[in-house]
Amino acid sequence: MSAQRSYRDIQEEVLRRIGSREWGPGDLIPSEIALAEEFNCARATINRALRELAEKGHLDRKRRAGTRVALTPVRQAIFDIPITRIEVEESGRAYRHLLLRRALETAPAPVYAALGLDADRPLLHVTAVHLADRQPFLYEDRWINTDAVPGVADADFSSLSANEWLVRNALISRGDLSFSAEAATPADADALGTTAGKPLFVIHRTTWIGATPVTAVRLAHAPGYQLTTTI
Amino acid sequence: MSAQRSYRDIQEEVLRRIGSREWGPGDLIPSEIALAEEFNCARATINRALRELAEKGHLDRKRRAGTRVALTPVRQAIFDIPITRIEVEESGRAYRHLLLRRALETAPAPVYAALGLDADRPLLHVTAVHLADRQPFLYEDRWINTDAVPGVADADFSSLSANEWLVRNALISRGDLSFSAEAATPADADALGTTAGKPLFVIHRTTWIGATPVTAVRLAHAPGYQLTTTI
DNA sequence: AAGTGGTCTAGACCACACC
DNA sequence: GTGTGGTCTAGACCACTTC
Repeated sequence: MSAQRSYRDIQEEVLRRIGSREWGPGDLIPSEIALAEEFNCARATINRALRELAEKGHLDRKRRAGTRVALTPVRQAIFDIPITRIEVEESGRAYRHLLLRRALETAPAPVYAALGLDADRPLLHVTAVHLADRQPFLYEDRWINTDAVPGVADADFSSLSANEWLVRNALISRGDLSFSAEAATPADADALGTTAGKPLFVIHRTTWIGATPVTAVRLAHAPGYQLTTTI
Repeated sequence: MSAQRSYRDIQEEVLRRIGSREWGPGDLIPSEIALAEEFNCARATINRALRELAEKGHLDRKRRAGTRVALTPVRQAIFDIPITRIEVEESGRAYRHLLLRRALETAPAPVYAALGLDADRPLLHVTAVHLADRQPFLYEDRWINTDAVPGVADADFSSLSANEWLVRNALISRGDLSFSAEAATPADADALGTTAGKPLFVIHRTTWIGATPVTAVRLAHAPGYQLTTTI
């Protein structure tokens, strides 16, 4: 092996050896130094190739213990979570949103639990429908901790949606996400122009800035919505 | 600025400057060489810090044009896609699976379309129910291209599920995924012990090895299933 | 032509885990 | 102690894009 190889070539070759069972699941593979000699390249190049494969779940690496082929090749799916307006516009449809409600009020107990806040504190409650080509696309039911983001108490979400306002004005550091299928509630059905009981694709999201809870939101998508990605 | 900083310190500082609007959305930030001087480190260290932030969606980088703060900070969610057995066992429940059907037959047209295969070729049809603590957890309806993986035509999926067999024996290089909410079909209801029409969390997945389609599968989860992650 | 990021090199020191 | 991966350096050349 005399030709020099780039880190991508090395990744390809490593994946080929894993795929062909030359290196089977759980096997120890040669050290970075050995591979650098084999591929006639610098150790840093091998390091980058293997480090990235480990991040993707193909390899397990430990100091001193060496690099092993992952026992269960965990496949990872990466979703972009765009602003709803962008998501609609990128699908080639016209975006509009309707603010339904904006009021400071006491939230249901699960909202306080998700945010880790005391139940005696009123939260800003915002509900809105996002439209794609005048058809209901998404029903958003959001609770905002007004202490978390300066200016949010004064924000009027009629022109800029709460979704977009928060993305632009709060640098979220952490969030919990859950995806599920739920039967449309009467409120969902009303907002989305469908009937109660219909299966809806629902996302629950709670976000923080550092240790401060910012917002808890339930996003109910119109029937037929699909979230797609590639691995 | 005389103390040396690691690439993680640099990432923290860059994120801080973005968060504080010192570098606003769309702004050009200093070049790698300039930052290397400011942080008193090698250009390679700056490169790694910025490259990783760009991969995460915080920055946009282009040769000659420089590095800019991303206009819309795309948040990404990463899901692990484990083998179903592992997913159940990690939730602390006992896993079992029941093979319902295993036959070479002609598939519905959408399956051929998803795989990009001619409709005259019979495919291996496998259906199974995965159980968690004896309760139905997932109903799997799978079509397999027997030409794609050596040995799959002879594999008996009664002890090792098709799901697990394929993960262990086929090194998937690419896959399409879609998540949606669907009303339970009579077959879903029967397999999952629920009633038709119930909202189910459904995953459609199609996978390839290189350019060769391997399998198309529909995974219908029992009512109440949630897919969760953190960003 | 020139300036940016993309990658590679050869060498070094360190942190960690196992001995 | 010892060997592994984790990281950093100083320098180099290249690829791409804009001028």
